[in-house]
Amino acid sequence: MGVLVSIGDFSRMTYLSVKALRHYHDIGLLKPAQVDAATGYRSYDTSQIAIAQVIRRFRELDMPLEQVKEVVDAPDLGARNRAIVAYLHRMEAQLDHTRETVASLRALLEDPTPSQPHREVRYRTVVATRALAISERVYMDELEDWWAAAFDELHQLLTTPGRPLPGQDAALYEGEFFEAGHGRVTAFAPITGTPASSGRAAVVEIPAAELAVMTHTGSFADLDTTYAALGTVVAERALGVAGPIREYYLPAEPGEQHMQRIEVGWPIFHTAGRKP
Amino acid sequence: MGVLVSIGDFSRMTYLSVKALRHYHDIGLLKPAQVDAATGYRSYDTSQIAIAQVIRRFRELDMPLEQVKEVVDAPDLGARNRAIVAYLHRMEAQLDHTRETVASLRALLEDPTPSQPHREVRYRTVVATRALAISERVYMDELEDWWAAAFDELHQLLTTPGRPLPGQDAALYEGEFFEAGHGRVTAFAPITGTPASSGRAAVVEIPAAELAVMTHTGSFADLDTTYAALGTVVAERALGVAGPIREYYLPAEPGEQHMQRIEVGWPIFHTAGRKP
DNA sequence: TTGCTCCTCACGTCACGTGAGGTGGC
DNA sequence: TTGCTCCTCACGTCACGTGAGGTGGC
Repeated sequence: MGVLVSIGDFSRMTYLSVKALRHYHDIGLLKPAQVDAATGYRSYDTSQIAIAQVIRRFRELDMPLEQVKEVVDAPDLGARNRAIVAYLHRMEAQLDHTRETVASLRALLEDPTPSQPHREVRYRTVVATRALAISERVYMDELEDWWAAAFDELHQLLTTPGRPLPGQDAALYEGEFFEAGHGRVTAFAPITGTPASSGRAAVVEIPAAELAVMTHTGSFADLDTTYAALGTVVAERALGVAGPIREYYLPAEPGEQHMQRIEVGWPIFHTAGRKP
Repeated sequence: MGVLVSIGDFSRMTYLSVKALRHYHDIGLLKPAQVDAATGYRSYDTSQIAIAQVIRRFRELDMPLEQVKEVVDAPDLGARNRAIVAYLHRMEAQLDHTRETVASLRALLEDPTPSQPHREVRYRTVVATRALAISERVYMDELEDWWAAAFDELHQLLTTPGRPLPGQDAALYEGEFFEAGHGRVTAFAPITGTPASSGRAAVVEIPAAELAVMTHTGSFADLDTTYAALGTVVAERALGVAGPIREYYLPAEPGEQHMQRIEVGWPIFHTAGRKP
């Protein structure tokens, strides 16, 4: 195809370090055009530069090598492009996330104890409900994607012709989800009839619970401040946590479309407390 | 201060996993308010939630723990805020960088072999020059910051009253910079007089060289495509590389302020070539 | 001959995650 | 008694980087 060059030359043409190139050879991501049997010297073909540059750019975006391999090795051009577009989409979502985190951090550092409008705790007894639910083990850093997809799926099933969207969105989070960084999350929407449960969705019974509830107003990125405030109150009153934490997603107030309103509910029972 | 809670409760209040909390204890970043001598059980104080949340946000932004520790432990509030502001600045620069990489990748995938206007190679003999220079070992991923700071410093020294900015900006990159991912980079600006060399800047002699030159027009993110094109030509003609690669930064054409114009020069000598 | 480029192990890094195996209090 | 929460090792992960120690061609 082109000309054979040494690993050093190829490194300078691609901005990939020699160590990286050897590593890519080891895992079979980018094989030299030729390897000298006697010396082990690698020779690359200049026609390999294009692939190398694509690899470098994906790595700059922190795409895992496993995934880079899939993209580069994809036999089908359509599948390859779909994978790339999907990844770039997620990159853009992550950029938004980073921006939010920066904003949230700035706010936190400027005013460590923000005076939110709804900081008081209410107690509420909820009865068991039938609901259409999607329940899966989810990793914490994948929650936002999972959450959006799950409620999209539920809404599609619940808004079939003639059936208006009932109830409200909510979710259960097992303790493990927070403590281990992954655990069962159940996205659900209460129902009265019997909708067609298809795909991941199933009809389940959400158990009754006694909840300590605090309302969060703001972005998802700040939700932990409400967990902290609610958790502190629960701890001060010596209340134990019994079962998964709940979140109820309320419709936004008119004129505050960008603000989330979330009721966070900790299921409680009375304990002897923890001696200081 | 507040109430003591178990590591599990504290995990739920801060969104930090139990494993992460134990790790932060191990390295002394976030020590539990109390540790039971008999059982080893950790107890956290609810007043520690604020620090924990700041730590989590910095980690979400991938700040290294070492640096998080510095920020959190900073005795002086001014120093702390400066460190934070500096980091957020770099985050924003990185966001720009990511956007550029995404754009560059898109372009690369749409048209793998772009027909740039100035793709031809010229040969040029440059004579030795006296220059004001800043020369340091630089890591590849820190190059952009270093580059901007170095030329800022040089320009400041060269535009003292009565002395106009002479010559043009240029830099030398040792082979090691590309091959190992870090190496000596020398930012320089040719001079005629004898300016006050202060700070990192010193007067040096830039050696003569015979160069194969290609002009790059576009962003820094795409510069590797020009390296690839130039490197290919040099390899095809069986020319060896002798000494550091040069870049000359040309003033932008009027009406193309956002486009960089960079002459890339590979110092060459004639070889027997590499047998295919 | 010397310096340069290239090679292969083997181990280190970073921030935890993943079990294994075990304890303490309701 | 059982299940739950917590504990401490020890090792794994990911994408290379960091030496050590050695070879081959000009």
